[in-house]
Amino acid sequence: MEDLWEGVESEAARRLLRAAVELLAARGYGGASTREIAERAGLSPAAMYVHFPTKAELLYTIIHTVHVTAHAAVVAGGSARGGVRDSPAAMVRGMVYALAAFHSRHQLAARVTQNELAALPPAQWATIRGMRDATEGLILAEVARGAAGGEFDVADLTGTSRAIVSMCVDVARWYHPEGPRTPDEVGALYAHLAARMLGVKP
Amino acid sequence: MEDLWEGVESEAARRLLRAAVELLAARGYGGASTREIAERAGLSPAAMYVHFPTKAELLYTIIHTVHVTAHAAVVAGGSARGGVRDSPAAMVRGMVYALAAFHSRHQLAARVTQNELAALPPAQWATIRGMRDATEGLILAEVARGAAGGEFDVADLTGTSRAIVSMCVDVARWYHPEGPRTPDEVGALYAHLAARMLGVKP
DNA sequence: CGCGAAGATAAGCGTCCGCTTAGTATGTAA
DNA sequence: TTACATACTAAGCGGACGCTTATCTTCGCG
Repeated sequence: MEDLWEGVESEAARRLLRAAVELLAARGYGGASTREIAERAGLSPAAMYVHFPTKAELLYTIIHTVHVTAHAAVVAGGSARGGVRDSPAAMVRGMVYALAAFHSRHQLAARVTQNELAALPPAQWATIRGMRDATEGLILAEVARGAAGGEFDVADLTGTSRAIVSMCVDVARWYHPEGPRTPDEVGALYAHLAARMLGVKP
Repeated sequence: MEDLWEGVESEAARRLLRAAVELLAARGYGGASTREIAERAGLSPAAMYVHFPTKAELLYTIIHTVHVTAHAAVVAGGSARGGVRDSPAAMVRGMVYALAAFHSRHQLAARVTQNELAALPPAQWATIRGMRDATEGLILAEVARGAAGGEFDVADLTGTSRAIVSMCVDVARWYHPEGPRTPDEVGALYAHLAARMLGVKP
């Protein structure tokens, strides 16, 4: 969670991924050259191809890792901590906290991911879309459970869930680590706002 | 409001702008070539330079127009319609409705705008940032007025305003015109959600 | 008709791109 | 020692890029 790339075996590959995230965030996929990425990673232009078969695969590694890690964070944020099964309100608060904090903590990688999603080839896009639907589905399920049980007051289940997830994801677009808020503070604020949006009853 | 480019004098320039929005949304600034943009506009590769001095100026025209139009929409959405001065709740609802509907209606142009903002040269970025601050400031001012008057229940004024604006802007990332919601429906839902986030009292 | 301005084009310049190739250094293990 | 694999580099190929130039067409207007 602390370092997105700690699971990557090769040190050079990790440096390439970190360099790629910074350059893709600054210039976009088409604007960041493989030469520049390799140079920032301290390698010759050709060395990237030892670790990634194409520039597109380097991007996909970033996008896939971001989605895997974000989904795991939401699952962890929504796991029952107190009793046998937490209330829908507690579950949603925990998941929204985790999703917003993730997009603060990993804002550059998440921003690259959102910006370049549309350029994925169909097969890869299908995989990623499945992971996105799964993550949003975790939250939608709790929203539906809370609405069915009368703990929430929600007229538009899918629209409200979508808005909550969208709000969390968009943190990556404006969040700046030198700004006034820590990722945990953003998570706490957004958990509160999501509860408000759902009309959580006292 | 219906057509973003109706204020552009030349028909060929309008076609170039429309082609550019579609291609930049699909491939990003670095991935969409001037040849491709010109071809989609029904012109030769060199004809773009009759209407725009550089590819970067073409992009800036899009980004600037989107910001001008969005700001005007928020101003119109927040103008008093009933009495002498509307309540903060009515103002915020009207402005959020307008901002969310705008980002649904012009989702492609707005998405290009958000994605490529980081690539603007400093002088242009300063201009655009001023317009963004102004638009967010319109909403923040009403949030502060409502909180001061006791009509809202808001602990974090800037954080909550930022979240509301962010949520509206992010509509451009996921909205699809063939989807189940019209821009007006998105606006209505988001106005309701913003009121909830602000703890509007009955 | 005569003429200049505006809009558009075909051709192409120099540069940078993703990626390949051929070859080098290093480590491991039979 | 030989053999092989991995990580890396210098050099460069073919092509696409943004943009320019020289040229042509069109058209309003005296």
